[in-house]
This record gives sequence, C-alpha cells and structure tokens, in this order.
Amino acid sequence: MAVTIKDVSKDAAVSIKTVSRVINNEANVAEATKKKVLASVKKLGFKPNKSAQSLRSKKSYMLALLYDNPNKSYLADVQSGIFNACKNTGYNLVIQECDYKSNKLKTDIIKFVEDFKIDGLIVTPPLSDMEDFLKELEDHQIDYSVIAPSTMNPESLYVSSNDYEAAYTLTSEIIKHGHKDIGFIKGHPKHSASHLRFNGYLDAIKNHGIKRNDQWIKQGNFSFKSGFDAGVEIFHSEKIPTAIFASNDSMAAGIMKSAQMKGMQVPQDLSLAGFDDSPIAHQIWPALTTVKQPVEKMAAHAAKILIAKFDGLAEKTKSKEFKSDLIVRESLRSL
Amino acid sequence: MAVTIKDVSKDAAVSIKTVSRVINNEANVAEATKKKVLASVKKLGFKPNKSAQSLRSKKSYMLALLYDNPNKSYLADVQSGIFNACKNTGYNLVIQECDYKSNKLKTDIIKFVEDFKIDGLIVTPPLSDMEDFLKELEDHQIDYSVIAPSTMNPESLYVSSNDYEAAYTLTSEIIKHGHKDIGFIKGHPKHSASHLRFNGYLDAIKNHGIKRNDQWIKQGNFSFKSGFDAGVEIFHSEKIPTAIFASNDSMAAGIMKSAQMKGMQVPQDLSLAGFDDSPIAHQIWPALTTVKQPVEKMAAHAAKILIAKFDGLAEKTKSKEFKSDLIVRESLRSL
DNA sequence: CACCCCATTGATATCGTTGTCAAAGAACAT
DNA sequence: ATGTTCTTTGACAACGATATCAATGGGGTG
Repeated sequence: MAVTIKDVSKDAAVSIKTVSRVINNEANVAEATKKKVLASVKKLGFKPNKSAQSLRSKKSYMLALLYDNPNKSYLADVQSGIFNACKNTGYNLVIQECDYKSNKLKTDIIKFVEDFKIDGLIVTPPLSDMEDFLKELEDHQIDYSVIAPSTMNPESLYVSSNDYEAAYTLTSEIIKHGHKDIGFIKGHPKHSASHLRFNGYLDAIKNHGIKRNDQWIKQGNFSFKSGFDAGVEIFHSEKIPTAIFASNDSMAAGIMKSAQMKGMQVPQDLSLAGFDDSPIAHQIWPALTTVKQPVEKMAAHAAKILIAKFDGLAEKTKSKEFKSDLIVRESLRSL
Repeated sequence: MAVTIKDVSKDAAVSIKTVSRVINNEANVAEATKKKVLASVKKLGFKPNKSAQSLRSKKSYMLALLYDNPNKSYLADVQSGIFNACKNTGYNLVIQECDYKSNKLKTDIIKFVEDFKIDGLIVTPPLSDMEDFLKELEDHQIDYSVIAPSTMNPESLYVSSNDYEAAYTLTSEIIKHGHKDIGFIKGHPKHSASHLRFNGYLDAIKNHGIKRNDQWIKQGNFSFKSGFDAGVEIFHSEKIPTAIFASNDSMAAGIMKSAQMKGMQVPQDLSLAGFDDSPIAHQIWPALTTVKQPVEKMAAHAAKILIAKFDGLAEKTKSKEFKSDLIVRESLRSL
C-alpha cells in the first residue's frame, strides 16, 4: 500500500490538514512544523495521490496541447519541450488534434476541456492565430497560452518568435550573396507566420532597392507538394530567379525537386533557402540554409507560464519572445 | 456544476450503486432498470468523474507510451494511432521518454508506473527488444503491450510486423530489376528490426544465387549520418554496387547525399531502396522505393489489446501481425 | 404452503485528498 | 490585566465514484 497523507501526519505528529498545507505551500505554517513535515514526507517517500487531489480540488493537473496538422517534427519538438517543463511539477500533458476549419471547433474544444477538466491549453498555429477562437476560450474562462509568431493580445500568455526579423535577415543574407532576382513561396495563409515571413522578405528587398516581381512570388501552404508546384510554375516563367526563399523547409525541398527534375543544380543554377530547420533541411543534398527557431524551448516556456499561473508558488514566468538563428548550409551560393 | 451519479440516480429513481453498475456494465442488472438508467444518463449528459473513479477503483485510466529516441515521424504516427484507439474508451495517454542504455531504466520505469499509477504500458523498439526489461515488468505485474517487428514471447500482448518478409520482398524486387551487386546498410544493432531486415536481404540474395560481398555491407544505426558515412565508405571500394538497400529511409537519404557528392546520379549510377516510408522518402529526389508499415494501425491495435484486457467488456482483441507494403518510387532502375 | 435460492437492489463505508470553520495560542495595543 | 488581532493548528465534512454486504422479492422445489 502506498503511503498517504495520514501516514505522514502520524509520523510528523501533526494533523493531516497541516501536512496538506505544507505540501501545497500554503501560507501560515510555522517554519519548524514545515521542516518536520517535509522530513517525514521525505522519509516515507510520500507522493500525494493525484486522483484524490483532483477530486477534492477540482483541478485535473492536466494541460492539453492543441494542434492542427502540423509538421511532425515540429509537433515532436513541442511535445518534448512541454514534457520537460512538466517534469516534477505534477502536471501532465494530453494531446488533442483539432481541425481549424471545423465549425464545431469551438464547442468541441470547450466540451473537451470540460469533460476532461483540463486546467489549461497550449495552443499552436494556426489555432493560435484565430482571434475568435481565443476569445471564446476567454469567455469560458479557460486558461491558455499560445505559441505563435506574433501576439495579438499582449495581455494574454504567449511565447512568440521573431519571424519577421528572421525572414528579413535571411533575405538580406541572400542579397549579400549577390542575388537580385529572388523568388518567394508564401506559407499557408491562415498562419500568421506566413505573413510575417513574407513581410520580412518584402521589406528586405525593398530596403535593398530590389523591385518586387510577382511572377516569382507564389502562394504555398507549407506542404512539400505546394513547394513543388510553385517551383514548376516559376520555372515556366520567361525569366527564372537566381534564388528562391521558401517559407518553410518542406516547400524548399519541393522546389529543389522541381528544379532537379528540370535539370537545374542547386546551388549552381539556383540558390535556395528554407525556414524552420526541420530534419529534411539537412537530409537533402545540398543541405538547406534556413532559420532555426528554439521550438522546444518555446514550448517549454509556454507550459511554464501556464503552470506558474496555476501554482501560486512557481516562480513568476512571463510571456516572452524568442530569437531564431540563421543556419547557413550549402543551398545558397554567391553570384 | 457537473452532473454526478447522484443526479442520475435521482432522475432514474434507483440507488447510486445501481447507476454505477450500469455504467460499468456489471452483471445482474435487470434489463428494464438498465434502460431506465441509460436514458437518464443520456438525458442529463452524465459523464463519470475520472478522479473519483480512479481514487476509488485504484485505476488511473492512463496508458503510457515508452520510447527511446525514435524517428519523429514514427513517434507521431504511433501517438496518433494510440489516441484514436483511446477515443471514447475513457483511457488517456501519457508519453514517457526513456534511455535504453541507462542502468536505472528498470527502476525508473517501475517508479514512473507506480507514481502515476499507470494502468498499462505500450513499449516500442528498442525497449521492446530488451528481454530483461520486459521480464522486469512482468515481475512487477505491470501490464504492457509491445510494438515490435518480432515476438519473443507469443504469450505476451504484442503487435508485430513482417520485417523479414518485407526485406526479402524488397530485395527480390531489386534483383528483378537486374541488379546483382547489391549493398546493404544495417540498422541499429539493438533493434531486432535490424537483424530481421538483414536476414531478409541475405536470404533473398542467397536464394537468387547471389554471393554476399561484405565490402558492401555496412553497419549503420538508422541515422542519416550513419547512412552518409556508410555510403562514403562503400564508394571508396574498388568495385561499387549497382544498388544499395538501406535498412531505413534516413540512411538511404544519407547514401544519396554521399553519392550525389561523388557526382553519381540516382538511379542512373546507383539504385537505392529504403525502409519505413518516412516523410523524407518522398521529399527527396528521386523519391525512394521503400516499405511502408501500417504504423498508426499497429499502434492503435497495441492500445486496443491493452484496453481490452482491462475492460472486461471490450471486444476481445488479440495480438496480431501486420503486413507491410512495398512502395515503388523512382530510386530503383532496371539494368 | 413453507422453504430455499438466486437475481436484483440499496444503505452505507470508503478511497486520499482539500475546504470550512472554529479553537488555541502568541503578540500587540489599551 | 484585558481586549483585540493575527498566526497556527486540527476536527470533521466533502468531493464523486466503487466496494461490501445485507435486504428484498420472485420462482422453483418438496
């Protein structure tokens, strides 16, 4: 039989309520009592029973990760980050796949939260970009933190990244290599990341005196196939750009395939850059120059913010913007 | 306030124990009573409180997935399968990363199971290949099901795949294309899949009268880099094989990189085959001929087996072997 | 008709926590 | 010394389910 709060209270010669107070870090426990109790807890190896805690306190100690059809490696990184943050906090993670297009999305999620008594949500793109969805959560007093490239509501809990700046930097890097004819593949329009990256690109070429050429700017949706299709289209243009910046690595890989099928070599005939530093970026040849976001850290932070909010004692953790790194590999050549 | 068993019992004019009996599908409830109760349950939208159930019944309704550093897309597929199987069963999934090399592995996992009162484990390679580890679980009466290419213990709960046959088939396919000089890259030695795939290859070439050439057989560990290194080595041989079969797609991609860096074209100068049909297989060019296992279905089945064991009523689900499919793409050419 | 058996049902204890509230004691002001 | 406030503590109820065990009643048997 496992050791219970009762055993501890006997061992420490205090009431069970006092033990409860100690393990919950409540105020107004004498220092000496606290010490005594903690000693007993340690000695007996006491671990509070989650079910009993949940039942009584109406908390589930469960966070849920909401996602919609992400890149698998992104998902794995996010999960991994959250798990690390949860470790030793008593919180656990459940995963919930959603369909951002569903008109039942809001009610489904609210039902999910209520059924499972989820304490808080961690919301990833593109759900994190849907204002009405987040509003609905707030209306139902559901706590959440978002992982998103931009923040619409600075009051909410969030971790953000600097997609605009990163795209600006990467574009500038391409320009530094002597390129003037630079194509761009946009990401999925429902992701705010897509617009930020595109704006970073646009501002960078503009500030370097390069004129935008819409023949080389194609709409993609972050999928390999959309990159491939965009590549095929671009290579049908009368004039072909010397470099293409795709809004993520999968699309860049798609372009590479379409280029290679046309007999073009990367980077000799075409320079290429991606975004995300997903596994594909270094598993193709030539390896992609890209931008790496600290996804795992971001996810961990998103979880920490939430937990800090629930658990009064947790060190106060604030919303925060994370910086991305430029990863220079082989797919970019100097003209 | 959520509706409780008490509300239902009032509405149906029976005792709470009878409601409990109905929702747990216990025997000896009159058909009429059952109907009446179920009607009230539906009418009020009653959902049993997990915490209360756990507390009283000593079950957590939680399964845990044990993994060690897998391919991220494999992990995502496994999770997705398990989640689907859990849906509407009341069971939930937690994820636990392990280190198969750690000498604390066994005690850590047992502690984990006891601390969280995990009902059952789903064990993936290479942990599922460690007999002593599984033995330890049994000694502690921990329920588990394994997802593994082979089964050491036909009594245990498992889902298996036919890696040997699939490798045999794929090798035969390569031979049918006219290849006689076929290299092989072995997988991580701690994975039984590695040996099964290798044996499938060996038997296939033997049965087709092809002699084994150890210069073309290299040890890998399923990583991209190990494939790349193996490729570099092989291409230093005096004679180069016309085809290489890598034990997984990442390593095949690594070989492709090493070949392309040498100026060789796939499949003109070198045919290539992989295994797993991971995303990389179709995101490189030429796309890889490979073997696809129904990973998601397998994982779902592994979860179902466990749940069936716990929940007396669940349809009896048996251990099962799943078949893989050959996926023919562009990386294999006829001589 | 009396008896027993078995299927069905319910009253109540129980799981291991936290919440409520009151009591005891310490500290401080008057 | 007395009253007041604040800190510290504990007794006991409560959370919402399942477990135990006894009560009830219908059907079969002698």
